[in-house]
Amino acid sequence: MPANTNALQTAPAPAQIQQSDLSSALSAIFRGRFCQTLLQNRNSQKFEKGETLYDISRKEGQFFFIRSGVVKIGTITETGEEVIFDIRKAGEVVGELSASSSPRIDRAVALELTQAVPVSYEEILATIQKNQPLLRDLIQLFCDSLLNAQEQVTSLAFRDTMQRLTKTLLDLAGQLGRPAGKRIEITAYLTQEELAQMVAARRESVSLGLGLLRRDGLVEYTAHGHLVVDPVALRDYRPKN
Amino acid sequence: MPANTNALQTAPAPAQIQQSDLSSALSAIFRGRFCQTLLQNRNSQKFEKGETLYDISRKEGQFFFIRSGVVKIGTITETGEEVIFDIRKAGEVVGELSASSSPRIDRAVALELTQAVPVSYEEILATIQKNQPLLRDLIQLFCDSLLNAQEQVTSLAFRDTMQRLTKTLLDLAGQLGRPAGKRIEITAYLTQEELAQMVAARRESVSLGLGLLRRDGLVEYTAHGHLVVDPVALRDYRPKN
DNA sequence: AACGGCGTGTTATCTGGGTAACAGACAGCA
DNA sequence: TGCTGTCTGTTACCCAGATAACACGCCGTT
Repeated sequence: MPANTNALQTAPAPAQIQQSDLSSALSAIFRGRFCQTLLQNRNSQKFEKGETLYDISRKEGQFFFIRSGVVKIGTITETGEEVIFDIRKAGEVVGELSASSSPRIDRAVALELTQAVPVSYEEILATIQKNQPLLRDLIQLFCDSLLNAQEQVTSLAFRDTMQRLTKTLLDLAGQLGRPAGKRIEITAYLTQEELAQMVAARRESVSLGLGLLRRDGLVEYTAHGHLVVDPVALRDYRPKN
Repeated sequence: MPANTNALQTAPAPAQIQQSDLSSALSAIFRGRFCQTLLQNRNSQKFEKGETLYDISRKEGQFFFIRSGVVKIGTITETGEEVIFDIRKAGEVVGELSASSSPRIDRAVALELTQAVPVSYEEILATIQKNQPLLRDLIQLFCDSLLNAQEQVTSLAFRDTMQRLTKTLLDLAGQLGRPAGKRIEITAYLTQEELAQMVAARRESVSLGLGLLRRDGLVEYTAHGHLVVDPVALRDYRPKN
C-alpha cells in the first residue's frame, strides 16, 4: 500500500475551482482531493457493498474516480483464490490498468456503498492533451501503484506472516485511519478473510496474529467491528519471546 | 515478468526513420525496437557486468534506454536481502520509477556489458508534449511494469517454489529466448542465486528444482552455462509423483 | 601447480504456517 | 423462536521449504 502522499507535490495547486471544467476536476482528483465537490455535475455510478466496479473480463476500459466509499483492488486466479493488491478510497482512482493494451488480471470490488465516476481512458488522454500538467499527475498515479506492488513483492519475499500483518495494519491506518486518541481507527470494515488476502496468508493465521496483537494491546476492535491500532507500538513490533 | 508483447499494438508503426529526431526515436524505443540504430547520435553510457545503472539513493531521475545488454531491476532490503523484479534487455527501458516523486526503492544492475542512453524525466515529458502519440507508449510501459509486479504478487501468494521456478524460466525464455530446435536457449548467464532472487526462494531450492527439471529433460545447460528450456513441456509441468 | 574464489550439487534437520476440523457469537429472517 | 449463514477463535497435525553444513568443479592468478 502506498503512503497516502500521492501526487501532492507534483504540481502547484491551482486555486481556481471551476466545476464544469473537466481538466481541473481531473487535476484535483488525481491529487486525491475534492472528489465529490468537483465532479458533482458528472453522473456517478453507485455500487453496493460487494458489487464489482470492473472485472477481469471487462470489455471497455475505464478509470473510476471514487467520490465516496472504499474499494479493494485485486485478482482471482483460475483456481478461485483471491489476493488484494490495494485499497482505494474517496478521492482516489482505480482502474488505471485499463490503459493497458495487454490482457489484464485485476478487478475492483466495493467494500461498502461507494459512488464512482467512470471516465474512459480515451477521455482522459484527450483531457491531458488539453491540460498538460495533468500528465505528471497521471504518471504519478502509475508510479504509486507500481511502487506499492513492488513493496508487496519484497514483503512477500522476505517477511513472515506476522511482519506482513503489522505492515498491512499500519498501511491501512495510513490510508483509512481516523485518529482516536493516540490510536488510529481503521474506518472500514474488513473481514479477517480480506485481511488475509492482503497479507497473503490463511485466515487462521491472521486470526492468530490479531489475537497476539490484541493480547499485547496493540490492536483492538470498536463496537462496530472496526480495528483500532497503536501505530507507534505497531511500528516497532518485534516477533516477541 | 511480462510477456514480451510490450507496446507493439498501441500505435501504427511509423515507417519513417529519422535518426536525429528524438521524438520518433523515443517512439520506436518505447515500442521496444530499433534502439541501437535510432539513438546512434545520442551518447550512451557503458556499464560493465555487475555495474549498477542507478541505485536506491540516486539523486536525479533518469530513464535508461538500453541499446545492448541485459539488466536486472530489483531492490535490496535494509538487511541486505535482494529480490529481482524484472529483467530488461536491448530495446527496452528501465528507470521509469524516476518519474515518481515518492521515495523509490528500486535499482538496476547490468547482467552483462550493456550500453544505455540516459534521458531525464523532464526531457521525456518535453518530448511527449511535442509528440502526443508517445504518451500512450509511455503509459503502456508503466502498465506492463505494473502488470508484471501484480503477477509476481499473485504468484508468490499462491504458487509453490517449483511452479514459480517453471514460470520464471518460461518468462525468461520469452524475454531472452533464442530458438534452438524445439527448445529455447536463454541468452544470458544467470547464476542460481539470481534465479532464486527472481523466484523468491533459496538458492538451494532452485538448485534442487533445476535438478528435477533436468532429470526429466525439460531443461539443460549449454557449454557456456546458458539454460535451454523446453517451453511446451515446461508449460504443463505438473508437480509430479 | 597450487591457491582462492565462486558457482553448483546434495544431504540432514528444523519450523512457520498451511490444512482440517471444530465451537461459539451474532445477525437476519421466516 | 429457532434456523441458517457469516464471521471469528482455537487446536492438532503435517509438510514445503528454510537453514546449515558440506564436497566438488572450474575458472583465473600468482
